[in-house]
Amino acid sequence: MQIAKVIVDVPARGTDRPFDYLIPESMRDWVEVGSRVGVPFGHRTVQGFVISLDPQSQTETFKMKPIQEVLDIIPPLSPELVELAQWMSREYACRFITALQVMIPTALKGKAERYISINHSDVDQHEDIEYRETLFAEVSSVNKEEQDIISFIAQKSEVTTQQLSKAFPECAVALKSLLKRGLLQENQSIKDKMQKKTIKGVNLAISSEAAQEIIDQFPAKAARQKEVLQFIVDSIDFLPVAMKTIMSALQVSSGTVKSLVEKGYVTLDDYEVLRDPYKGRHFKPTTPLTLNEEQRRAYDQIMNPLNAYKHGVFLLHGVTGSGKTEVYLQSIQRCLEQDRQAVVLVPEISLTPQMVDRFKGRFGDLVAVMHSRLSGGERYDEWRKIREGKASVVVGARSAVFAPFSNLGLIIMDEEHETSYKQEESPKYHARNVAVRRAQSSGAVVILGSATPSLETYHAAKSQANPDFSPWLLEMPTRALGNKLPDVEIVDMREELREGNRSMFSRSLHAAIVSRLEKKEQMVLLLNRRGYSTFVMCRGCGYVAGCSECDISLTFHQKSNNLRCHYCGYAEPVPQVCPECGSEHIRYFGTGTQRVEEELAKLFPGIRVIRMDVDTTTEKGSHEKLLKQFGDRQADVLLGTQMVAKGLDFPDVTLVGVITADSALNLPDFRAAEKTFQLLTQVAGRAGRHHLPGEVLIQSYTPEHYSIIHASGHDYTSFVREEFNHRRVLHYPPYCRLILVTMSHEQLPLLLRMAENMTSTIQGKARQRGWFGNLDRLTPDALDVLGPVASPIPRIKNRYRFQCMIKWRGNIDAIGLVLESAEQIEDSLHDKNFQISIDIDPQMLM
DNA sequence: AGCACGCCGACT
DNA sequence: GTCGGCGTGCTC
Repeated sequence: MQIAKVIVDVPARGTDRPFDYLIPESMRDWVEVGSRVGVPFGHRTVQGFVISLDPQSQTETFKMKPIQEVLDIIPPLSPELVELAQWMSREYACRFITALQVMIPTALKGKAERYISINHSDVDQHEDIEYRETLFAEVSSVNKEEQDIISFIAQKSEVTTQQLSKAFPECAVALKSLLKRGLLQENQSIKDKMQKKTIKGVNLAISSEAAQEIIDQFPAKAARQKEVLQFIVDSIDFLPVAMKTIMSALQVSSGTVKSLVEKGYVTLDDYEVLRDPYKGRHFKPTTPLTLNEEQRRAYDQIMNPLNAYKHGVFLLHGVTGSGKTEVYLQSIQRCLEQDRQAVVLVPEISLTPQMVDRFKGRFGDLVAVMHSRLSGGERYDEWRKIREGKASVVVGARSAVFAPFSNLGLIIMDEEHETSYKQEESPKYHARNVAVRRAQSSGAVVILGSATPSLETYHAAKSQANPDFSPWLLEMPTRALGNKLPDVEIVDMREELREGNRSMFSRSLHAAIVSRLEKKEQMVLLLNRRGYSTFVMCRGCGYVAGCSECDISLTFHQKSNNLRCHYCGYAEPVPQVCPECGSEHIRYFGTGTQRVEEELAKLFPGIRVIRMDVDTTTEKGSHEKLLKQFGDRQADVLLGTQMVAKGLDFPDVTLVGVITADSALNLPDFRAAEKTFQLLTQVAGRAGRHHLPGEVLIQSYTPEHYSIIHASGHDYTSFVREEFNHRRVLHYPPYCRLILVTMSHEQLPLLLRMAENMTSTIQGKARQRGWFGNLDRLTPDALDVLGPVASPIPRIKNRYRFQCMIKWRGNIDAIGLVLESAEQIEDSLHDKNFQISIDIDPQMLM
């Protein structure tokens, strides 16, 4: 006898542990580690995941209930993924169930549906159903309303509570009474959100010889049916044939086919089909290119552990255009030859059609694609393609790291420095760490690729100090096509202002744009507005439209012509006059892309601009469409935010202009310089990738800043050397790790007290364990608590927010300590309104 | 998270 | 006397 340990889908602290269930004999072959099951839990049925099968040990069976149903034929998770989820729950201080849940498509997040049926246990000795119902009603002395309900249910044998309340709006009392008296019974079952997509398919019900005979003797008046049957017999190798195919090929209606069904010659059934988001698209097949010497050297190194089926981590540091993708492609090729599968992670923002094309072009239908723009159903189907072995390569954003491959050989993470690899909701995991951990346990190779590696990864590679994360550094310092990196000019905007140029375009950029227009070459203009948004301000009194629930200014959206709160979704129309002083001098602030677009139109009449930002790319496929238009030379300028900086490759782009390089530099974020350097380097890499030489113009108000200087010199090494020094002195990653604890409550004074309490609890525990201390001291183990302070957004949805930051280093369980402190505080006060959120290694500090 | 159990105020 | 308010505690 075995019992199943199940994690139930109830995300609360008290329930976030395994519960034991009996496995009914009939399910013995279906219940595995990773199975999704429906189990009775308290007074209802919930979904859960089997995390282990244990021999039945003690006498603890007295209250053990059996598993009610197994929800999938193939378990959605593997033992390997279950183990990974458990690791995540510790590493990211999240619930086990939350980690499990993030691994499967939301389509499989089933909820219990209640069914009402007649409880026949007392009277079921009678065969005749109708007689049974009458007897049943008499025996139980039911009233008229109750009798109506009973017959309604008897007709359908089983109804959902929703159906019932629709038919009998006021049935609650009667229903309760019937249930109480045991005349009706309630069953629950887990129902998936997503339906599998099916099509009608026709198959032969008899042998093709028999069918041919029938065709030969078919009555002449049923000529259409004869045609259809002949068509089906002719398609014998492709059965079942889709109903649609028959209808369009022979111009018949479905009735014709149905008469054949009635005669018993053919069958008509629903067949499951996979939705293919890339259906009907053709991918130009590509063949492996010859690797140059740098690429070859990197490839050979990667092959060492890969060919030995051993785990290994590489940091592939290659300048923009050095041909990293070709190294990825050929490594995947090798991995597939070993009959293993590969995951390619790309930042959401660069999951462009161009990117997908390259992988589909090389590996065709073996490639599954996963990103947030797919519909729930599409994502579910791509996921099933992977689980059922129909795909061997997945190209996807962050969550693709959980792709249900059974024999994973390679995980590639392109642009490994991108912050979008960190999930901002629970589980707040970083796909890089998860990838490394998953590869460790499955003996796979990880390639982290970037032109501007994150300081954490680069430091780990250089120092080789962390036994769990010591990437091997592979350098590719030159461009694959032999062309040199573009010349970069920094323009001092203060100088421009002194010379009387108050436009957003410097004289150099202006001249450069004019020359491209004359030469009919294309340009990319980048507006780095991280941390900025267009807000509405009154010039008369300085009033700024803000959200009443959150302490943040409302963002102007041109498309819907309203003001929206970024955090809670509140929207209001744009005021015509100032609500404070009545002045009409109300206007939009912040250098939005729309304003640049207007300015371009004014300065360069006839210029064709494609604007790419959150406003123009919300619709499905719009991103793709805009890029295609630009690629087809329907515009001179591609203007946009970060999203124009990543991974695009257009041969005719010879000018890249950065309108304001330093708008992100002054943000209160210790990574500001790193982010600026990375963005400038990335966008500069868009210019002159092919035969035409490229030019880059960076406009800045702080041109002497080291991130701007080194970006203009394409000098990663000098930049990191300088940045490492800053981080070391100020005690920031990679020289320590961070934990951000954010607390929130509706009442400010209460929150303040709790926040103080939290800080001192953490400090106290650290002191007890001998860890507490200033990081300046040279001890290997140290933990310091900063704060509490108000969060950068001090109020969201009418809840005040305070935070404290923990800095720690060494071989100590700081995460456990913080979690323990949070639980202690939660226990000490029974206030559900008090919320604590823990973010391990936060990326967003604002 | 739900849902029931349980112990104190305003109604037929 | 009961209906019902939401505090508290449990779920294999």
